[in-house]
Amino acid sequence: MTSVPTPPWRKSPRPVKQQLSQALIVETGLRILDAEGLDALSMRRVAQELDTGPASLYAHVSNKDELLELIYDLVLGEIEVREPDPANWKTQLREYAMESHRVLGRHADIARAAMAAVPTGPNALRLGEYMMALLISAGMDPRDASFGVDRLSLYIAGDAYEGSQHYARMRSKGMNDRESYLNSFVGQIKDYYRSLPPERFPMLVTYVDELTDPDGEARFEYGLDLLIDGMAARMK
Amino acid sequence: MTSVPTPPWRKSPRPVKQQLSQALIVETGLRILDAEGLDALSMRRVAQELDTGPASLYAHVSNKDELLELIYDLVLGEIEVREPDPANWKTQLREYAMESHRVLGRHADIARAAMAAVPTGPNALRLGEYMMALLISAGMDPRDASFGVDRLSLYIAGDAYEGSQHYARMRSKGMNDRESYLNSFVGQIKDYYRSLPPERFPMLVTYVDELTDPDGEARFEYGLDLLIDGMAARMK
DNA sequence: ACCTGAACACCGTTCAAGT
DNA sequence: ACCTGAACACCGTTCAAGT
Repeated sequence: MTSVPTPPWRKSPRPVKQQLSQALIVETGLRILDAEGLDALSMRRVAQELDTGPASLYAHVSNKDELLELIYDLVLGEIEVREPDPANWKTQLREYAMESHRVLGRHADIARAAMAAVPTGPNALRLGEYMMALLISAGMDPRDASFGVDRLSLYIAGDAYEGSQHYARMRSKGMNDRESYLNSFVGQIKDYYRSLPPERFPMLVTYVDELTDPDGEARFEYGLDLLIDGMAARMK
Repeated sequence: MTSVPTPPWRKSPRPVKQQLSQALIVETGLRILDAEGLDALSMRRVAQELDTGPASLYAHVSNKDELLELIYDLVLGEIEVREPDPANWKTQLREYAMESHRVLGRHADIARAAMAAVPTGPNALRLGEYMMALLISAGMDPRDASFGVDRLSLYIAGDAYEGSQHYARMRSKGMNDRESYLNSFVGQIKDYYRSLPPERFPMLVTYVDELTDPDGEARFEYGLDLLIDGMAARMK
């Protein structure tokens, strides 16, 4: 089917509006989420971006919660997964967790939807299938595999959500540089802990530095390894 | 100081309004949260309950986030803690986690604040001090103890938050019975997984029952033991 | 079937004014 | 110092009406 450009004198008086569609709405939502955060993502804001009224969206998504779930599954689509390799299940599971965490981190504010979501979107299914295949093929008991997958997913989403809170706090303070924010924030906590009465809070005062270690990545991996080691111990 | 009742004819035309105070506002907030959920907790709703306008609250709390943090610390006050017993650190840490989880579960919708909060409230400090004292006295390395406390707290809050989402979904569906909701909900997921193409999702189809086990308590304890076992392995 | 404008019943927060 | 009414700049969702 060849198409020919409409000659300018035949153009309708106002440019033809781009057709609405669920995909378009979801993509627009994600763009707003990434650029301006969860607080800025409203039905009205999405509608405005698409040059229409908020009521128009309801022909394509049933409400805001559903929109959030759809955006979440779109984000999950970025997580890539390789062929399960049973012999190296531990490192592969770890890599999967790291990759998921990275992807959620790139779209910080989606993490809240991650915690609320029931895994029914196409990408959630794909990833669930992958994790189960990896663990079952490695010989794990189905119940251990199911619970392990569930707890690991919760942990990944939980950490990402916590991270997104920091990000939101930073934005609300009008700061832009992640590093300088983290330093000033951790500095404040440190000062506060150090000012505590040492006879009442000897531990907090003594171990300020350990307790306020700002390396979020190290904390995530630490907990991840606690979980994976525990799963390995239940393997044989 | 003895006080005598004011005679009825001296009463002011309208009854004297109960004095506002931060404590009163926070308690009122918690009451609304427990009875009607996070969505119902608004500055306006709290003000209405206290028979005043929303603007009046801002003399006692600087904004809604602060109110949420204060409510959260009030909830943490319900968590009781015993003298650290280094010899039984594992069971004591486990009991602490279970107790925290129970308390957060009683006030389901506070869990979101739990994930966002920086531990600076009096009760957060008390509990942090307790966990650190328990682990350090048991001989754990300070960094392992700090990270362990941090990851365990995240896990507890994360699971409670996930639970609160189910609770909210139930409320939004107008249901009241926790059990019957869970059954119908899990039933839907089961049906959906079973309807999936088995050649594309063999694992999800085969292990539906394990994957949709509705026993939230068992899932929580499973992940808790993964974490605590991992911590124990890093102990010696 | 899809889109719209207008309306309903809400929000958090600020600010000048009162006591 | 504390409280207030009124206002500002928003929300999500519904609904009758249009095409």
